[in-house]
Amino acid sequence: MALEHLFQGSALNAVDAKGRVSVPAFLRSVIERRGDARTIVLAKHDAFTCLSAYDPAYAALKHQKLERLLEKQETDPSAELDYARRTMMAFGATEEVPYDSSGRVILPPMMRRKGQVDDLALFIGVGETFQIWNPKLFLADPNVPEDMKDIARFRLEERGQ
Amino acid sequence: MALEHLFQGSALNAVDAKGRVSVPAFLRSVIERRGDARTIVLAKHDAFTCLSAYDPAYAALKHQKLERLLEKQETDPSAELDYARRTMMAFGATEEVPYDSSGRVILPPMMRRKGQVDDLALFIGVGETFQIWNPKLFLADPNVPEDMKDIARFRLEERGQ
DNA sequence: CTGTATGGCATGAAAATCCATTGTATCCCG
DNA sequence: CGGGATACAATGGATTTTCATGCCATACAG
Repeated sequence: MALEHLFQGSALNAVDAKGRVSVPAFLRSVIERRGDARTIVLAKHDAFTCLSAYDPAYAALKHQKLERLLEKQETDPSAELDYARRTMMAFGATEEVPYDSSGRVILPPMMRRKGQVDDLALFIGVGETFQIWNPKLFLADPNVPEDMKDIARFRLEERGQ
Repeated sequence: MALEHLFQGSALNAVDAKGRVSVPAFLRSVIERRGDARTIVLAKHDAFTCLSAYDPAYAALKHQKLERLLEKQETDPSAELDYARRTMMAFGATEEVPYDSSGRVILPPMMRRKGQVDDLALFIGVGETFQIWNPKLFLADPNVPEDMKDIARFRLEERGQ
């Protein structure tokens, strides 16, 4: 059930004019230890103005989770509809993108818009998945803990921005 | 559930110009008995001005705890946000660093600043995790027991500092 | 052709690896 | 019990490798 390898850490990378961005090596290594894929799956995050990303192996796990959730609320008549909506979002509203030999992906324009990612991409590992943020929105979001914002500020400073 | 091998003891090691520091051998041996990793995970300590460190196996344990917590209160909409914040702190605010054959890690600049670690690193085993302190801050912290400070003073003296 | 996508290559910085030296605790044999 | 030998730990320095990213070459479409 639980995944052995977890995403953790943070990084701030540039998005070039073509919408390409390097997926940090420490995240790629987790992807490749979980399976043999060299692709990431992108989705709009449920709660935040950012993108949620993971490897194909996790997508299967997510499906199982939704199944279990449905079983738990079996008696509730609205559960069925809830399940239908969740699965639609979980699989329909995603895009899978490969990364090349140097670890770069092309952020699909739709996702880029959904996550409002501009010319800088802040990567945050959160265990089973990782997030991709516009650092400006990250700093402005009241739901993001202040300690996390400190990290974002450090990453920006480190880069001289 | 509980980890069998515990971190204990103390040591004072030098941090060189490149930010490298030896992880004491007695702590490394615990890490390697818990799993086969040769890396440590670093995070800012919740309460103290120091770093909290542990092995990847403990990080996985931490993750399972959060998962169970979420499943228990799945129906609550605010639980989702709470979970997101917790995982962000637990994984995003950390850095995983490997140690080489001679047992050294490089302290990432961000962590070095968060823990205010200068050219000396005081390691304190505290069971499931261990802490990394700037010895000066350790001695100045009113929340640290006097008996512990004696140990730090001894380590400093031992080193002629 | 010309503008646009996509893969491969080059570069500079940072980090992992290797080797060498020193210091310290331990062991063994006299 | 003492003293030298030995093994391991910590640390300094140098070298090799990896990473992020800019740049260019090729392909492909309008």
